Amino acid sequence: MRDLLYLKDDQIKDFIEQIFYVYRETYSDPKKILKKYSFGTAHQRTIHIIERNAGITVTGLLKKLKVTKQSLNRVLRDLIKNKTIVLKKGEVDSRQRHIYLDEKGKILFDEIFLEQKKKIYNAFKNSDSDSVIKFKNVLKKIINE
Amino acid sequence: MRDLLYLKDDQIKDFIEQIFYVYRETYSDPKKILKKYSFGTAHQRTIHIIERNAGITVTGLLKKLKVTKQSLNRVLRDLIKNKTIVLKKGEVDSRQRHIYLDEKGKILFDEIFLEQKKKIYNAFKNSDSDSVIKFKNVLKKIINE
DNA sequence: TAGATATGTCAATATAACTGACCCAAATAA
DNA sequence: TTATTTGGGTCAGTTATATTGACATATCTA
Repeated sequence: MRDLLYLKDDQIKDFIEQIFYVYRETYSDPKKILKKYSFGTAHQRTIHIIERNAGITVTGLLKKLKVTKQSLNRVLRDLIKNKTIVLKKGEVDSRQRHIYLDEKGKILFDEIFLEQKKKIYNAFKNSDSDSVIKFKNVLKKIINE
Repeated sequence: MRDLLYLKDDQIKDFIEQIFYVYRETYSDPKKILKKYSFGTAHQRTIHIIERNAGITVTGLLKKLKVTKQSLNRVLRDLIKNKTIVLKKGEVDSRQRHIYLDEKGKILFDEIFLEQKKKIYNAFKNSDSDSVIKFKNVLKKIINE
């Protein structure tokens, strides 16, 4: 029994090491693309969340990114200046700003995603759909617990 | 068919978003512990890899972390000064330094790990071992491809 | 012996985060 | 209606982590 628990610990330790590699590989490849726009990883993460959550408010974005508004503001300013994103005043609550990818942003997102996809696509393709579903379930459980 | 492929893309996009959350949650919780030692996330990653790869050389560590030696050196200096790690001269090649966790380092690692485990353990516990194996396989495929 | 390798260090710079102190406008509660 | 809260924005200073480039030293290998 103790042996079994010890093995569990080792599995978790391995996982912690691997999650670092996977995160780095996923978010480091598109650096050449980002450099063309003078953007960094902070911009990339922001663009990704906006694409996945079109119309998200500034506060919503802050909660997902878990950074300070001062830090986010620098990134948003760059993205607005570059016409990568647009902010639309809220119709219900006019204090709110709803954020969307602009045309340029959509192109940039696709360009980044294509690069990321190269690496990840094969992993998914070579895994049966059962694996993919279970994989996503494990990820979700970690986020919520 | 196109629908199926589009769904695939969405799955990958979701994955990219989730991998960011999982990485952040895994490496941000222990910050209070690290602060006691005036260490940051760079120190944490380094300690973790040394624990998983006892006796690793400086070059080995550089390859795993993918940072410059100047950047790693700052971290190693802090860890040595604090008696968290020890460097032992190689017996075969005396230019090499083999890195190990010192007693203090083992205690710190356990303290950090306990914190990380809280979040991750339940996810693994609530998943059947088949899921865990498949999950790890997907991770490995991403790293290698 | 010449060159490559492993490690260490100095200096300058960039990125992305932080804390703290403010500001305005709009929504909401008293 | 007034007071307070909320959503958003900004200035200034600081910290953590990374970079490039140059250089030094010891040791191994051809």
